[in-house]
Amino acid sequence: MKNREIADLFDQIADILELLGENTFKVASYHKASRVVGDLTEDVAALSQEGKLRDLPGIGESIASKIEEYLKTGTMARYQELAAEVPGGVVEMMHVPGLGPKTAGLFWKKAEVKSIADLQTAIEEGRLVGLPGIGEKKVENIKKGLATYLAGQSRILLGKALPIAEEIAVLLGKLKGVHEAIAAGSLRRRRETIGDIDILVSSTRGKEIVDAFVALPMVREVLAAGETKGSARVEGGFQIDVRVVPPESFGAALLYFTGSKAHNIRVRELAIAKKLKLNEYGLFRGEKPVAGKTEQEVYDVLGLAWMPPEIREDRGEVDAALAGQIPELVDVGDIRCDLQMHSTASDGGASIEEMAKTCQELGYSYMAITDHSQSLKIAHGLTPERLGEQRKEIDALNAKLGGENFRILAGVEVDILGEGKLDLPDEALAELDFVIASIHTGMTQDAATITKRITTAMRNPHVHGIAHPTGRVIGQREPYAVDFEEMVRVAKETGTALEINAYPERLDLNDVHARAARDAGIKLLIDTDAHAPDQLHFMRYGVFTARRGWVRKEDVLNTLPLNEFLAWTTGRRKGG
DNA sequence: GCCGTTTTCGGCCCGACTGTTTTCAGTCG
Repeated sequence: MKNREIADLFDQIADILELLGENTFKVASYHKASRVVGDLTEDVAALSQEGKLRDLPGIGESIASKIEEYLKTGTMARYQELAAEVPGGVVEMMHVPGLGPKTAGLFWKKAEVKSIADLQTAIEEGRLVGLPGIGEKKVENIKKGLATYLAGQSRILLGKALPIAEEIAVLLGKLKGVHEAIAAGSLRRRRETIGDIDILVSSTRGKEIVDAFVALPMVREVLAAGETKGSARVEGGFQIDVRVVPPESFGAALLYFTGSKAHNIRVRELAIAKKLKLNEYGLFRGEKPVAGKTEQEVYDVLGLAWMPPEIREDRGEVDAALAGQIPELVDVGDIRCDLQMHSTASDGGASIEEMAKTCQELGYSYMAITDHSQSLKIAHGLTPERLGEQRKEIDALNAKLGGENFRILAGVEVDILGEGKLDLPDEALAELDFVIASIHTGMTQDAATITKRITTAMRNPHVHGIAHPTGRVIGQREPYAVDFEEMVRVAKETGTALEINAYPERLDLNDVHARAARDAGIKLLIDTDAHAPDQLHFMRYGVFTARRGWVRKEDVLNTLPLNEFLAWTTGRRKGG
């Protein structure tokens, strides 16, 4: 699948065009095309063959022909031409914070700076100060940006950022004169990783709020503290920006600071079409404010249904909102169970009883214990005999804990071995209430091999679902080379569910894949894969990912009451 | 380069901040 390569080329073209001073809208067109192609779950080659490239938003004649050219020849002439004009290192320099296309071009042409390494040397030798429009402060700023860039501006996992942001928002919300305090930005959209944390506060007392913020106990270093904006580094190294806006602008500001940028652009275009202007202070007709207090108010005037922040990515939500067709997304409160977790029997840190008690506290009505299977020696995986013993323990616990109101299901996370063979015999699997299969070995196999393994496992009638279907670990491990479309096709054919693993490092399926699976009519499971009781609280991250994938309650099996869920598991085994 | 209940040509989101400037360019979100 060449989607990623093509998307990257379009970003490169956009960067070079920007450096060369091309029309900014042309530059934006290539960036948009990159995003659209990069977000596709279908193979762009298949779309090309079906003649559907131009149906994609932002893909017109010129870009479609470049995609076709690349698919046919493996190169893109326009890119080759452009790349020959500008050294790659100069393009890379544009990604240093504080250093944009104009300055990168200037350094290249007037100071022979052609790479990040050259840049570092030029700064040290003081060769940059004195160039047109370049003073001491600008170079100092670029030097700081370079340090950030070289440190690898790693993004923070949502699972790490959200608890801290929430804690600070609660503290700010309690201050005198504060109406509301909400974390905005990609955090509010629940992206899997976050760049920086923006907290928006509704109040007329800017200075007091900012001063109170930088005096919070978790603040380690104050970076700025002005009238309406404060910036600080907190324990854990996160940078947090707090912005204070008056209540009459809070909705418009929340919309603006929540983004995404692409979403904001679409919404502003609609405002212009209605002869209005939208900015972070409100929606205006001429000078006159017509909305701004709440997001709802702004969307209403524009004829849009309110959109959950998770879907504000310019992936069709604005058109859906215009048509009044925003789906009712699954919510944490809809979840009735957790169907993937481990106990001390394999590599978990707590007993089944401890896990069950936490599940009860979370308000679930059932759960499944899914320890690893025998071949995973390092995790002390279970043999059929040990699974039999565990079943007895579960039966006893059910009698002790639940009665009618709570039930522990006996399950397993069975390893998919070579060629799709499962790590337990069918007779052992048949004894269990719930079977989820997954890959823990041979993760670097080629697409054909690994896809065949997974689809073969799906065809086993005892397998209800596939856990962490793509195997990626955020920032640590690339997904398996699995052919996602084929996996979805066989999931549909066999009635196998796919998991959205809620573990913050996994979130697998991701948002885009979850959307594609849902669109294909696949049933989803949202599981924590908890190895300890506190990890059962990760459920919400899986739900956020599902919501980002436009997933509704009816798409998710663990929103079902127990009897309906069991009807599904037994139906699945009969091949239904 | 894309796109069309204003348009097939002429638009294309908006403002703040910073630094280097005497009125603005560049960068960012």
